[in-house]
Amino acid sequence: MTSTKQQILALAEQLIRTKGYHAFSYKDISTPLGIKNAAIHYHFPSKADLGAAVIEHNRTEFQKASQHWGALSPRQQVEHFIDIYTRSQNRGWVCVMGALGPAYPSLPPTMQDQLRLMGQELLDWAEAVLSKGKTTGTLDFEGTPQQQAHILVNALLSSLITSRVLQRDYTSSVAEGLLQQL
Amino acid sequence: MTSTKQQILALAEQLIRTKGYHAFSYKDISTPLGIKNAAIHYHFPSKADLGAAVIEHNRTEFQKASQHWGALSPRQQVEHFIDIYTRSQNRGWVCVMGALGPAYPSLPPTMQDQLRLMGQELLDWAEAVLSKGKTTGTLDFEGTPQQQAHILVNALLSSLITSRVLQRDYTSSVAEGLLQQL
DNA sequence: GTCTATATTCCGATAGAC
DNA sequence: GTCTATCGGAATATAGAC
Repeated sequence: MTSTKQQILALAEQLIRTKGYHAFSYKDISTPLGIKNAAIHYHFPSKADLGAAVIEHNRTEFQKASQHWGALSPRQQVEHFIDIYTRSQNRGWVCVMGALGPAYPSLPPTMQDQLRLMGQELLDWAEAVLSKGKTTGTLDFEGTPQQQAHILVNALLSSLITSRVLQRDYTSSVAEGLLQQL
Repeated sequence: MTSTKQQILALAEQLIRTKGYHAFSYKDISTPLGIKNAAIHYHFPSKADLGAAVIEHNRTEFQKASQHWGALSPRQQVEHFIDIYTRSQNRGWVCVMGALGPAYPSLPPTMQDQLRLMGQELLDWAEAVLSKGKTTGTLDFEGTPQQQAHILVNALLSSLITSRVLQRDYTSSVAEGLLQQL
């Protein structure tokens, strides 16, 4: 039983990650769901509220997922992380950071705040996992955990974008290369 | 002596690379230039024409620049290439691929075609330079030239995006790391 | 080549009935 | 919680004068 609010949120995330925030309209949500624009405004007063909720929801989902992997080995956790992006690739979606980051200066302040939080959380998580792997000796890589965290997150983000433009799956190969580095 | 058409093109590029294609309007161009919207339509009949011209112009500029480096060593050519991105970083701009790639499905067909061409040309250029460096022994890196070309282009693209969101300069460090790999 | 004036469409948003 | 109806504004685009 998915509520209307949840359906709106899910569809908004799809639209943001396929077309971008400024390229979708309320009609793109109301028509497929068989509701009216006013119904969207009831759940999310402004478009900025909807956009910010999409990012916040995505952050929460990642926090829940990564917590669920918490007991696994660092390598397995990284594998789960990478799997998020390969599944995005299979749906033809870019990640939220990749979709909204380039338009950052044109986003409402609330969305900017959420996006900055998301970026920081992703990098912090990756750095912590890589750091644990290095100190316990189960992972081996050059440079600092922070540097490697940036490589990991950025390589996946950009592979989704490049795959979209050149209409080929670069993400699988990038994912493979990243795991071999560790 | 810069013509109005050139000024429009330059400002449109700035707007695309700071706000995104769907986030800027004709007013953002006509007001600063002290002209009317109709004047823009004279030079570029539709917004799609303007957007496609921006990409094409950027492609041409890169072709001219890279030709100008043609006689240099592969390493020096890569350094010039990286320098394009560090200068973008200093202006707070993302690259054209990074700005438009995520919104690819929402772009007019003419812009999609130009963007795909741009991506292919960038990767082809990088692969050729890296390949020459490897065969002549002046560059050394793991994997194929094609794989390393993707790493090069994508690492720079994503560092501009991440820098924008997290409001720090990651591009300098990424540039340094990339050169050390070679 | 640039202007004024206008056409058209679409968008985000709100008020009030149910 | 969803609807109908509507507002106000902004956007792209065109016609025709200069």
